[in-house]
Amino acid sequence: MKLETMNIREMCAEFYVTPRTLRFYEAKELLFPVREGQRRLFTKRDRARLKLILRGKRFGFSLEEIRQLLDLYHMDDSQHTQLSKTYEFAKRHLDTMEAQKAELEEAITELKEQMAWGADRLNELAKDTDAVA
Amino acid sequence: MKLETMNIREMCAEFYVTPRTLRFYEAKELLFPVREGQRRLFTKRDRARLKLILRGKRFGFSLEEIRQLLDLYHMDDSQHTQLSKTYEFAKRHLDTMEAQKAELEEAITELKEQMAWGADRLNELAKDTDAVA
DNA sequence: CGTTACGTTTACGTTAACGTCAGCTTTGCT
DNA sequence: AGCAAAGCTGACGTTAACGTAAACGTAACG
Repeated sequence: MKLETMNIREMCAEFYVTPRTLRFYEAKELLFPVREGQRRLFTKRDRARLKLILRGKRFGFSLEEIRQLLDLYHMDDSQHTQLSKTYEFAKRHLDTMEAQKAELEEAITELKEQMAWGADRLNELAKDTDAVA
Repeated sequence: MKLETMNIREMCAEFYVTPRTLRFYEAKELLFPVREGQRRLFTKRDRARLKLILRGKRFGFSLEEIRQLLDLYHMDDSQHTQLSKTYEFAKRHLDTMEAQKAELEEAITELKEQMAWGADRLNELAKDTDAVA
């Protein structure tokens, strides 16, 4: 069970990112790979964080917003200090996500309606073509 | 019923954007305000498009992706030409939105769990404080 | 008729999130 | 020992999406 860590190539392969991206995230303090000499070794914790980072990005959050949220996911019992602040931040984040979900559902509904309209046009078009043929 | 159009200030007020943003969107062919002399007049159609643009942005889509989608929403009966292409594009977009919705629901669930954990820590902390007092 | 307010164009500046390239180590073969 | 592959550290380049400032037009108001 010594497979706790991964090198940079393995990380890139698993998450479809470039080495540059991983180094960039480390510089921005989103990831904290340990060092073996000068090489980076990414831990299970880094993988969990990266997964959350990429998900956050897909929802349109900035890296800075994501960085703050990661604190909640990786806060251990030893650092309550900022817990209540982090908790409030997370609550606001949760609210925006639920608002986003509601909007997303609305957008999906509307798009489906538009597509139904488009499908009708396409059917008419097919009929006309038949008539001519 | 002559209130069909709005000037740039009114648009900015209604949608909380800057004039620069509206001009930028016009340059990128996302909006097509008519001209009264050199001044821009935004139509009902521009307002509908802008609403969709801002929504798209909140979901993390680029302006270019949004521009392509707008075609579906504002295609009239006179231009079937690209309809089928646009339809396919919209279908792919719909798929990504539904995937996004699923992921969002997962993220919400996870965040709620984390927050429950955080709430427990805060409660413990409160107890300790009581004990000391 | 001057100036104030609102709008315009043109163009350079800015920030986020990386891409890319050069030059230097370290490690793994042979 | 030699050498290529993999990794590292700067450092400069790039793209999207605007911000900001300069210089100009014009319409209404006192």
